[in-house]
Amino acid sequence: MSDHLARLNPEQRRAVETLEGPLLVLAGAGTGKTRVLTTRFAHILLSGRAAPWQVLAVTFTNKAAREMRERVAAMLGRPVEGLWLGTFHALAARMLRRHAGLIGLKPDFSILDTDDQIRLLKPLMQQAGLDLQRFPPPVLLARIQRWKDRGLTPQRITPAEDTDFARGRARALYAAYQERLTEVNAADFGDLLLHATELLRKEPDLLAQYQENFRYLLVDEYQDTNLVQYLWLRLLAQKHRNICCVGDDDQSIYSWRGAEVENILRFEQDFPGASVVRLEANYRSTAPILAAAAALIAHNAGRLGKTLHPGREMPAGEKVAVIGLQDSEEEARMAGQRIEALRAEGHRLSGIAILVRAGFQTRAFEERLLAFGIPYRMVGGLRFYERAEIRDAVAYLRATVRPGDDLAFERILNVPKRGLGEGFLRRLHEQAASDAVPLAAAAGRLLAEGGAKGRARESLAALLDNFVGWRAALASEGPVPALARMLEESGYVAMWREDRSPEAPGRLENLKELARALAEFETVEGFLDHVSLVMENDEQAEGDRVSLMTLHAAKGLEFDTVFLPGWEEGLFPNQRALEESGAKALEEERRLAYVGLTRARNRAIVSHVARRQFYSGWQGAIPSRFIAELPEEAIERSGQATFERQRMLAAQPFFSATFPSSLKVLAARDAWTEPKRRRGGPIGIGQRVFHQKFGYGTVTASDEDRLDIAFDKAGAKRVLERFVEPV
DNA sequence: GTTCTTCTCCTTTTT
DNA sequence: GGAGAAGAAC
Repeated sequence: MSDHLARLNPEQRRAVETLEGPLLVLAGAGTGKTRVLTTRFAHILLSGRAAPWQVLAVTFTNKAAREMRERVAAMLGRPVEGLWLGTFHALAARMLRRHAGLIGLKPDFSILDTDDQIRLLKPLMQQAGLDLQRFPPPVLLARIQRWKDRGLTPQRITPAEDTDFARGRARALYAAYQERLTEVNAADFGDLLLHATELLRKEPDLLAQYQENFRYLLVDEYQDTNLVQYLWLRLLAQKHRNICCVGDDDQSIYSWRGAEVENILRFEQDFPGASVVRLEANYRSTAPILAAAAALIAHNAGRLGKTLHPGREMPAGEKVAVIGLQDSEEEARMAGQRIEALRAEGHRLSGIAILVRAGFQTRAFEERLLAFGIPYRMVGGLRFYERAEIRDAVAYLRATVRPGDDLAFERILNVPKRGLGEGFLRRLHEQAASDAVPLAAAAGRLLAEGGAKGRARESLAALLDNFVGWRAALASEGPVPALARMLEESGYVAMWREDRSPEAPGRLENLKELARALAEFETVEGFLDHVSLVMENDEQAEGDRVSLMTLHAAKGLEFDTVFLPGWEEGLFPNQRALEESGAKALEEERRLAYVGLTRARNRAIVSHVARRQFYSGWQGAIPSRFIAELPEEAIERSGQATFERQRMLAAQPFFSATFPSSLKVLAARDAWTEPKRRRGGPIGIGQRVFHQKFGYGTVTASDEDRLDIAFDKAGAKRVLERFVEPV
């Protein structure tokens, strides 16, 4: 151990060795945060201050949890069992399973994904007579989620907080939603923390037990915690008060998801007598990159304040490149060429990343990298368990092991198509409600009473029989063969085999991957938790590839070379964020820029374009204000389109001073793309006309505002009259 | 009940 | 220019 301690600098060492009392470690980017956390963890165990199960270590991502587990094991020289180490959600779920009864759930409760949540919420909103166009379920769900993030059960919400959704009906719907969740024995993601906290609040004995148990608490990425997470931690830490939170207020980028930077800013008040250690020695980036990042983040108010400085002797280093290009294609070409050149110089592609603000930006780069033959990997995107085929397969598993899991049953009832559509589902729900039984049981009754006919009857009988068979297979053959049976006998695999779409083979591959993952588990129950909480998409992870991802996804990573495209007003900082949360959002966007820059070890290339393609149209763009905030001595500008911000600002109205708000964009778009109004009267049969897309043609029939037209090139089409012009 | 067509909204980030 | 939902046609 002394070895590990000896490798730390004095601040890091203080962070590891200050074991008694609350401790806040402010760890700037690249200052060895992970090393401090893991060393501290190992130090606690090795010094005999606590047994493995007496330490609670919380991270945000599964990846961070895995990494910490591995590194601690490496330091101890053996794997450690019985640790409370995991993500907030995984640990809360673990706690809840033990005491589910106390909050009205059974220990085998399901953890719902977004699809399930909507499926649960939508009927409630319909019953309440809401117009789902005006009040979309996802909007209400987001509202409920935010309440849960703040630890608010429906009872805790005051009418004053419930005014802006459907004239103050959100709270009642939230209550109804929670009731339904309990009825179907399920919890959504937010519930895991909410229930776990409620549990501790309501059960003093239990709370005392856990408080006694957890002698040390370690919290990673504290700046990203939301209020329930904070409450949960505070309750657990109350007794021994040895809570160590590590974080960086300058890297707080998840407020839109309920994270509250205030948690970290308030730490010293929350935990009186707290010590604070600042890690400011950066071991990652060259001086110009550090200088650029520091100057940028200095524009934020409301910081705890840290100044990064180089932690070791570094060669002078390249300045941060700031490049102005014509459009996103040219931007992608620039990146492609530079990557090509770096590769020729012997750099590894895995040391290169392209970090974008928004998902749609990746397309141009993907096309270009493909064209150059540069291997790349997309990080993020759909997680493995979010894919439709995985959710379907998991629903089969759920419906098999939990006959009362209505949501799973409903999901697969008509997948593949069995002639059991909406009409049947409605009757099924009525039956289930009147008999107070789960859907699957109601289906059995409906069948026995002759409540289904023809093909529907047959396929329903087959499905219900299948469930019996699958349960038997599960008991006798084990999970993997049973899953194979489910997918074969249900016709699910056949459905994808017959599917001719390009992604079908990949989906079948994914199902095999799911089976492989299932093989690691003894019970389906354990696996189901794994899937909803942990399972990630790590395909194409290996090999020497360029990484392509959002700035959010890049937090915690580092690369030799980092491309930061799209630094334009409206895109970055993002206009929508600004409209929603104003100055607060601007600071968060700036922190995002800071995160981006500090990912780079040796090279950072910031770029902006003069025109960007949104949906179908082109949009003029002006360089991001963040570029103006970079110190001239740390950057080097180039590119034909190094537009002076001033000149762009002057060029109204096409380049408006602030990026056009979404409304203005839409209006402008309509102005550009609105088809020309037809002159003169109605178009008669035999009239020659011109259509933007289909070209010239002759009208063969007309009906109200629609015309049948025989186009010279495109053949016969029916089109709206206003899209054609007589010639 | 299923499939095809039309319309609408959209583009932030996701444990 | 694309996806998803709602509505119309088969």
